[in-house]
Amino acid sequence: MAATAHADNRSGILGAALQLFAARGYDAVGIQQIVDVAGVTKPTLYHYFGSKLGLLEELLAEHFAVLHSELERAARYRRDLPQTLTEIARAYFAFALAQPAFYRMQLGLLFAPLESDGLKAITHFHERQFRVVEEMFRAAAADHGNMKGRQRAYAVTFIGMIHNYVALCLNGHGKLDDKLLHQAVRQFSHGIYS
Amino acid sequence: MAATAHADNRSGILGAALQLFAARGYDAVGIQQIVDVAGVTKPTLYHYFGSKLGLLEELLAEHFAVLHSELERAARYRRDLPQTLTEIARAYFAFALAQPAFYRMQLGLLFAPLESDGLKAITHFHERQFRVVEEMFRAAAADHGNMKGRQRAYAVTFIGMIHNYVALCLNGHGKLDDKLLHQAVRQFSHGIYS
DNA sequence: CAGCTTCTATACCGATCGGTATAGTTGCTC
DNA sequence: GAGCAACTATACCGATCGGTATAGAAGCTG
Repeated sequence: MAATAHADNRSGILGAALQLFAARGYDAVGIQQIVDVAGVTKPTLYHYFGSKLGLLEELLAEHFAVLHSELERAARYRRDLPQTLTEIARAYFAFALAQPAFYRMQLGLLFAPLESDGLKAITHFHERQFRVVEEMFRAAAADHGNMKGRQRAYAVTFIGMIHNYVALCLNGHGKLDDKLLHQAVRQFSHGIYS
Repeated sequence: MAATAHADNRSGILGAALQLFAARGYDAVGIQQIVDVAGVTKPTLYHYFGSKLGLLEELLAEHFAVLHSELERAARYRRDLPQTLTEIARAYFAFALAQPAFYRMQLGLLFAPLESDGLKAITHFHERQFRVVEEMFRAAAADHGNMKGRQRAYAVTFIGMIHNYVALCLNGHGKLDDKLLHQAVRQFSHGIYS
């Protein structure tokens, strides 16, 4: 049956690529390894994705679509900044728990070298996350006059802190639970003296 | 002259490798490219460094030695936590300004995939930085009773935040000056409502 | 000059790189 | 059954991968 085989092979390739990219990195993984793990051959991969980079882009697009929709829901400001921050962090934590391999992979791409294919492919997605959170801070600034002009810095710092916590937990130093969630938000909001 | 040629070739290879690793990533750079840029041939590189990974390790060791000595000086706690935090951040900022290419490279290795050679090579250096800063927080805890048991989290978060700011500036979004320095320390200490 | 160590170049190794030309095979439509 | 689009395997491409065997300069010591 072609339809089933189609879906199986396509998603099988995506799954194998995700697992390998997360474990060893985009550049360090060869096409041959991916198709071996997926149980197909190279022409099949090239039929669906056109190139190695195309495969990566498709992988990013499909997974980030989920995160972005959750993030936009969480980042709707309802005049309660601590609550909204908690929701945003919760969206990231939940995503990391649901897709740990993908989260690890995109973390690796976050600080990837400037001229690397990986960074070029992922920049747009990260930029979009920054904009969503920045927009939330802009809306919140109406209620918190003292954060004028720093919305961008806040967005970047907050997301960066979340990535930090998630990275720690992905490496076994901690657990992504509600306790850590509130600790992160409290530290971001009131600093270490709170 | 052998002595001069020795030093020239060795450091020339290190410089070429740093530039290329920072620009394209460890895995994406070939030995041939490195020796081409350095103006030598492969046996010369293998004479000095033994392998590609050995070259990376030597590069890390030489540069981190500088950062670590500065960091240990900055992290000596003198019963003034804001001042000490500022000193630590200043050490990182100064290092990033002096060695932007290296800083970019080690950032890329920070979140590198678990099984990548790069991460294995750099983990020990990052761990050492965490320990130094954690130790400082432990000493400071005597004066700040409310941060019991969170010294490790503080160290990781603080260094993570610094890396975040440096990464931003390395990508052109901001300037690593004293203004940013104090903003970072204030945000870490008192949160966004300060 | 002999002998030794240190360093460097030519030329090469097998393996793997990303990617593809060709030839089906399959299932659907008419 | 004919024709067609979608899909997949065999076998191959030139280029590059990390690494090395061999040989020869260069300088230093006796």
